[in-house]
Amino acid sequence: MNEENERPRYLRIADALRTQIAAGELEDGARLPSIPEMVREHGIASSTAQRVINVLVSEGLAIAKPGSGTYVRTWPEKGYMVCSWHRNARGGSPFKLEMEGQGAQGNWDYESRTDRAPGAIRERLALDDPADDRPNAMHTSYLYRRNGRPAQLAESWEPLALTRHTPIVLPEDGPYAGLGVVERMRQIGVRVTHSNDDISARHITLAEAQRLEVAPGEIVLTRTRTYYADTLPVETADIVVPASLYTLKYGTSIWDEPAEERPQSA
Amino acid sequence: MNEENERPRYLRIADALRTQIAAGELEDGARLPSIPEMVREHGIASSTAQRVINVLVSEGLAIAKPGSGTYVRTWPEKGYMVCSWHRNARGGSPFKLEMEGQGAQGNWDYESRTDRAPGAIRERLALDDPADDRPNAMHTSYLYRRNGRPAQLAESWEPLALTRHTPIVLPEDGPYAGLGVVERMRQIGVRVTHSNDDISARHITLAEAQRLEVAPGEIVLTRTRTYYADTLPVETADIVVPASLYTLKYGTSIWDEPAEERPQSA
DNA sequence: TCGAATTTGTGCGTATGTATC
DNA sequence: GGATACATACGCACAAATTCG
Repeated sequence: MNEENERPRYLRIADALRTQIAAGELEDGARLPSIPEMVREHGIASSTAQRVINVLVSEGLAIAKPGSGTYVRTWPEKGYMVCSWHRNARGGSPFKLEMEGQGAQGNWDYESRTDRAPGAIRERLALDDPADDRPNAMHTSYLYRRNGRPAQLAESWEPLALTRHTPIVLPEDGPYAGLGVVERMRQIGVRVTHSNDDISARHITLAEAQRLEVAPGEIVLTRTRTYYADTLPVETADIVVPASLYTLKYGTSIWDEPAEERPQSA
Repeated sequence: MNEENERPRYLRIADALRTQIAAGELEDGARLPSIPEMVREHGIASSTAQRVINVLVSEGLAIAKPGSGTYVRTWPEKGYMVCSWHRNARGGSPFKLEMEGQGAQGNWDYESRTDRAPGAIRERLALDDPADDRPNAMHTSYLYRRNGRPAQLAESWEPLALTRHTPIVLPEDGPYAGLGVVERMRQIGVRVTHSNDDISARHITLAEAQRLEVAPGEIVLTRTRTYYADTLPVETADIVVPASLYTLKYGTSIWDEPAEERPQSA
């Protein structure tokens, strides 16, 4: 039945639409053919036309709106996150300062609770395997927004051994709320000296797509960041940002002499 | 029919499997329930079971093999690239040293030619718009290998205004071949002071997938790196690495005083 | 305000092709 | 060759959201 056409019909039709989008014939926000239209134009079944839409949506090229139609995705202007050269954030959060530096507004939601750190986190924080059931870490979930739109997710972990019974136990509460790890730790006499970042990328999960209000199938940059006070890990975080929205920026200084050796997380 | 279950059945079943994978109950390479098995277990139609598989495969969590089954995706051992703290590479290439530090073998293919830098590259190198047709940059394409397997692609551009009539015009030829940008530039009295990296991610192109010998649909990390001698850009490169093979590592030092301002590429 | 038409989303069932074991 | 399993495609039904008269 397929004759010499190797590629399935639903992919060929998706290819054609993708090409039109790339060529600019279908601009941002343009309406794609509806399912009944595709059925008439190509002589396919409605379920096949539905798959065409699924492909484009899962690639992030289109947004489907039930009751309305499917539209070419309008890409927001790409922002960036400066990840190196720590900003001295006396009087404001690093995220907020970064956004304001770009002429945007930055704010965030969060939720903190004490928790038992899972194995991977214990390793990154150099925590011993716990003997009892008591929580050993403060776990905070963040949703950062840029101009009101979700921009970045983060799961942060801090060892309770360090912060218990201090005014900074809760990262987003108390006198030093929202100042960032470096500044908060300074308040209890812990001087953060450096951080290590591991960067990778993967497809977004459905849960993340919902929280970030982006299409499933989107690609996210994952950043695991650990702050150290010399050799002691004081915070570690899993950070997720949609690659379509942000670029990560790093700067590296180059000296003539080899840089001092510092602990790496891997 | 949905009663109080908001989430569609095929997504709930996919969620359950995803959870099992995340929890380690289903290990790499483990066989997922086949379509007929899911039909029996959950009382769903085969086409619905098929959709469960589609979801997991499109998320990169599983690989479907017709005639055999669907298997949890086996991720190859992940390597890493240390991107910060420049290695003083007297006597070896940075890439080779990095790989040897990981107990792996590093080598590369390359191809150099003089070229006219396109607009985006001219901007990154702060080159004037050329008045004539003469080439203004040395353009080198790299394919790096780790233990003989393709690992990383790079397109490097150096301004000919800097290197013309010097022994380092050709990055991979002459007395200082293969030593890396920092060391080569030192040979002509140019002291590289810092670099800026912009990191993003996207789907691999077909051409890249073929050169890197990975599956199309794979995700790649893109890294645009520019080296500076103070304010003067001396090299810029577009680097592409499969996210399934490598993690990028960055280290950041934190001082009490704000770091010196340095040119950013954007 | 209401209702009809449109459109996407989910799900069932069936048939056929093709790759693997 | 036969059994198994995934991939594509058809056709149908209904739900839910949107649009518009």
